[in-house]
Amino acid sequence: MDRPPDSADPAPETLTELILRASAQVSSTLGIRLKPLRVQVDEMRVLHALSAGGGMSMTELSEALVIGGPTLTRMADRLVSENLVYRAPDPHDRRRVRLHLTEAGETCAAEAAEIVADMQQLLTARFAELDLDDLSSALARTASPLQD
Amino acid sequence: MDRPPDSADPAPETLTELILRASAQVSSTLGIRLKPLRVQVDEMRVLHALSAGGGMSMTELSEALVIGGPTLTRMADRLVSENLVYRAPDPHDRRRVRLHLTEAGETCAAEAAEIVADMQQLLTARFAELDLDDLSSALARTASPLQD
DNA sequence: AGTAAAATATTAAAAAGGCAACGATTCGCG
DNA sequence: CGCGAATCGTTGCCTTTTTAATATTTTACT
Repeated sequence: MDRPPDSADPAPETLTELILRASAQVSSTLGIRLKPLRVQVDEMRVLHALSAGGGMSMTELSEALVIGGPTLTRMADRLVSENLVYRAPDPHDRRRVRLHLTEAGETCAAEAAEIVADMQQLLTARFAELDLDDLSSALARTASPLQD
Repeated sequence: MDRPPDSADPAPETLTELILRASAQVSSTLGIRLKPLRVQVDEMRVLHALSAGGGMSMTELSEALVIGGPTLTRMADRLVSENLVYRAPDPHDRRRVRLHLTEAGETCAAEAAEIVADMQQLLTARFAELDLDDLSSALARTASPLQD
């Protein structure tokens, strides 16, 4: 009688912990499924961001994906060496470099998108009792800079 | 007239991307705020998990926090060297090692908990239009192994 | 125009993480 | 009991990320 088996949780979890754990789980599962494509999770995110077209600068990617600058540079190095993206100078600002998908990159992004679509189904099932639009906008707000 | 400024988003974001981004943002912000305590985000998570009392084995921590085994071993090394946790043998299973908070560890966990509580306020504000209980249980489901 | 300050991307060095393999212990089943 | 399989934690090795510093270009202000 100490603990009813499935009722009140012993420790109330913080949203912080839940978000971090959910993210780790998603990342882990996704990593396994992306392995056949020889692409890592963050690499897939870069490819997806670039798939909108037009290319993006490093800082744009850095802010959009919340990934550090040097990390992106190295990641771009790898993606370039695998011929999935290429660097192009920005005509309006010679400091900037714009990243674009190659054809192989577009193919890879499309294949990765299918895996993400599967994950979407899996996730929507878990969030069944919530309004997905509300959830998405709340997550988007959380994904934007948190104060400071 | 090409684009209304603040209405429909140009690309519908997947939950996968939103969760990963939200998590990165939370982690980044939290990391900055934890810096004065000289503790990293995942270290704080370990301290918090241990603060329930009784100690936890490495595999328990690994599964609860979705952190790899070797990573936890090294993290435990660091925390031990900073005198925040100590290792104790499990009397019932000599393979196991149970991690416990030291007094300094409890103090640190308590201070970190305040920072996390601030973050909780910040997050609940962003999730205002959602039922927090529903959200929490959905995130908890997402945080548990996703198929396979 | 000229120059200080900011922005952009990169590099180098250090820290951290992940995979494979390994000893040690326990479990399961004949 | 005994022996093979599974579990637990750790270590070595390599990849990746982070932090600090740098070169280059643009912006802003005088």
